[in-house]
Amino acid sequence: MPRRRKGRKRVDIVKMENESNLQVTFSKHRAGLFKKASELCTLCGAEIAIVVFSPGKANKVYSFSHPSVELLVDRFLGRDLPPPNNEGRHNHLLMNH
Amino acid sequence: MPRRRKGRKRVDIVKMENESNLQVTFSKHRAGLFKKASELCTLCGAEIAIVVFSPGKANKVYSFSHPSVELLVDRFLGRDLPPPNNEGRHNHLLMNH
DNA sequence: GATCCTATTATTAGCTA
DNA sequence: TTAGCTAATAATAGGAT
Repeated sequence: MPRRRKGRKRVDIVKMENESNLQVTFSKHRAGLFKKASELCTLCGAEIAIVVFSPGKANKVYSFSHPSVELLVDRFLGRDLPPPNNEGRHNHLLMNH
Repeated sequence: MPRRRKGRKRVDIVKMENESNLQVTFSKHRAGLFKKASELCTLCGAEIAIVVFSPGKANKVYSFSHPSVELLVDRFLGRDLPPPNNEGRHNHLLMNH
């Protein structure tokens, strides 16, 4: 029952060495990422698809999308028919990691 | 040149009515989202693909991915060959908006 | 092991340039 | 436009439950 809480600590953005913390850190960050995505959809009316594979042995897959991953990615990859608004579709601004 | 800055203000997560602010808000939030995704990749070794279509007339597309949108989404949609680690691949945990 | 707590850091809304 | 500033809010690391 100690009252002294430690509070948040700064963390460098480098690969965590497989600690037991990694899974909980992954879950918390994933939740935060999906929340941000949801806010961007609601606030601005953006359309977003996210697919995440968890690290390590579990290797589970999680997704967030509005409207759907398949629709948005097919549109992104140019597999779709020309949409009503056909502008700006051929200058994909890639920001790959 | 007034010194008194106003600082951040709380904002409700509801659809912004097409203000001139919407585009700048979208850009800032998108940058934040991609930064979070990058951190999740680096920190936890997760694999992430994001596709975002901007709202309104511009309707530009932006993406972040590691390793690639196509690879991850094909895996997500079950279009891939069975991966070395074949566990957890058929219980997709959907969290669609 | 998912959720709560909270001190602390991280992000950002509105402004300015 | 795009970028920088900073007060203020939002997110979260480590611990507790």
